[in-house]
Amino acid sequence: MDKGSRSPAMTDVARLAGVSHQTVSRVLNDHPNVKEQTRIRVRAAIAELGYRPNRAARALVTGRSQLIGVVARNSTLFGPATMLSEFEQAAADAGFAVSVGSVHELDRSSISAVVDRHLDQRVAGLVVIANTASATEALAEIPGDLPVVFIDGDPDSGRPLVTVDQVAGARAATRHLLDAGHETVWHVSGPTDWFDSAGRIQGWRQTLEEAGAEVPPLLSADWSAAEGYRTGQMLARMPEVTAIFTANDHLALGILRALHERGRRVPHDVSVVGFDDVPEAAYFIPPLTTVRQAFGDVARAALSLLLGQMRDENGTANQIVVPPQLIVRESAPRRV
Amino acid sequence: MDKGSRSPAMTDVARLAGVSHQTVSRVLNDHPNVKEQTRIRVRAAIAELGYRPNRAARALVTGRSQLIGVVARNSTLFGPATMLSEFEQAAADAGFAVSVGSVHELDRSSISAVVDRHLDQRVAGLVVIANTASATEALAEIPGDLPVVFIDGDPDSGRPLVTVDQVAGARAATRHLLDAGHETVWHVSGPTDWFDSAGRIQGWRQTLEEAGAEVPPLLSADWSAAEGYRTGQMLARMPEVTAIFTANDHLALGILRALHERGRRVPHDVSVVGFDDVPEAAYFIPPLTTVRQAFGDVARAALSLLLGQMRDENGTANQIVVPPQLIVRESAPRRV
DNA sequence: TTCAGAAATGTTATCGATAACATCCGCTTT
DNA sequence: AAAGCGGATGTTATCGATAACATTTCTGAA
Repeated sequence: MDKGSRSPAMTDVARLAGVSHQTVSRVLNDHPNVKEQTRIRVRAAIAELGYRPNRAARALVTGRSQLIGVVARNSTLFGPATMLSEFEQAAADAGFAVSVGSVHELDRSSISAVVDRHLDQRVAGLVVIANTASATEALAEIPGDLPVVFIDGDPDSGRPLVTVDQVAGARAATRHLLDAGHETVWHVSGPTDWFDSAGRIQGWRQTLEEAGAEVPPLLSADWSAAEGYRTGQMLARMPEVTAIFTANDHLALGILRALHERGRRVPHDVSVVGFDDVPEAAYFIPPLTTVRQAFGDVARAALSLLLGQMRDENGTANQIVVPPQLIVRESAPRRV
Repeated sequence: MDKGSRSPAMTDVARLAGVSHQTVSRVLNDHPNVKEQTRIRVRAAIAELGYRPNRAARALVTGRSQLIGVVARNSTLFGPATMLSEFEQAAADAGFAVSVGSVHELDRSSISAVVDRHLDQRVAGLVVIANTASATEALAEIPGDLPVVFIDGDPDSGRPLVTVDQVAGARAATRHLLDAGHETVWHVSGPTDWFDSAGRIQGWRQTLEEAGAEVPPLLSADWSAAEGYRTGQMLARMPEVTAIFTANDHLALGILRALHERGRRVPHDVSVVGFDDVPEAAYFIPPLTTVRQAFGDVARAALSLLLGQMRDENGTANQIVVPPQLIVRESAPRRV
């Protein structure tokens, strides 16, 4: 309440409660051997002084902070941005602050630099949104004793990982289009070095093969509406293309526009399915059928894996896969 | 290089260089009174050991960390997300880490909680993305000696502030539509308690009044495509509506779809101008004329104000206004 | 009643940096 | 040649917490 003076330290609390600072520390850290009555007295003193522990001091002596570092590609893409936001929220609820470290590219030296910065800050754990193979490689240097969780990383790395089941999502999308009567499905993928892209390609291809459908050539792009548009201009000229599955909603937006310009009606002539379910997807022309990823669930799962590692030393490398959900709208209805 | 052992401390460097740890500290902090030769010797020792200072220890003794706290609404909206990402990048270049603190609502108690968390971490400064009036009010509790910069906050608060010139952006958009021959311009605003919204409303209204045009009733919405769509359904039924200026691109997207459904052609029957220039705006149907905000410039300006405050105590409350830019595309061409 | 052992609490050392002050050295100045 | 001075460096105290060990107090069994 009193602004002017310096914020109270543990010894101030101790003096007021008539105990030693060590006892205050024990109360703060929920040590068992403190008499209930003392505990109450100390808590009262803490409340009265408005005391809050100095994290820097704690970090110095324990070598660990209440800070979780996040390594992410510098990006305003819907997926990563949402993931970061959700993770921060979950971490805050658990009493952790989150320090972001963006990188332009997920190459070795950029990642090293960011990881170093996080180690400087003595982060208690690290979350790596490692959506490309190059990122996974670059992480050899993370000290073994630092808890780390990967999001969208390499499933075969054996490290703790949380990911959306991209293969299942792609299968659902492809299956949906086949079931609607299309002979085959074209796929516009994201950059092929992203794990997300790879999983979606795999699910798409598998589903076509299992159905005995012809597998058209793979078209790959970046994640932008611009490339979706360019690719769409080509696809729009090919009358045999009646169903397109794109690796994200922005690509789909570009494709919708290209189809529209060429006079190919969606879904009458061509059906389109996206991926992500960005909030605007329901307002595309026409509303987009897409695959929703539960980013919030992913973020919370990642946090719980991380906290688990911080508690037990024997962090069994756990992997969590979150299922996606197909959202059917007009761009690809059940039946054309 | 040697992973196994604990990371070296200042005394290790001192021993290797044959000086005292204080001299090492002086070299690290660029103090003037160190002989060049000694400086070189110490730098060599630092490099050899791969020494990097312990931020926690430094924070403890100085009471300040190399950490900048950001308070933002928990949001994946394009503006705030981009701003955060850009700011983090700029801060990293200046050697600062960024700790995010999201809040669901910018009300007093949520903000207090986040600010408290940041104070716990002994942040060196605070950036508040305070786009509503309620946020500004809630910030009384920030200690006066802590450097703070507001982004998109209250221009009349007198506190250091960086903002995009919303009024100018709205004027350019409205002017553009009037110049194209429209008798008046309708406006779909964002939530009226956002400063951004208020500035855009003001610019729109001023421009109409100056041109002697009738000012239609203000339509206000949230920032979503969903509400844009609902509002658009109404506007599409009114034949006198020929020009619409929306407070962001997602609203415009919803409106485009509503117009499309009602058979009103854009731009032939109705012209539409958005705000933000999200990357997909160029691929809407039709491509969207909009107002681009230079978020990167805003972020860098905010950082430099903050660093300025950290250096001099006499932080003159400076305000920086970044101009926006009209991007003309098909949804509202120069001439219909 | 006494004593062992556990529970409760206190004392002192420590983490790794910066701040404040002390010292040493070489040079100018008189 | 002695005093004075400032540049270069070293010594010691300090920030605020936890760890390790020491001590006191309580409890229950012999």
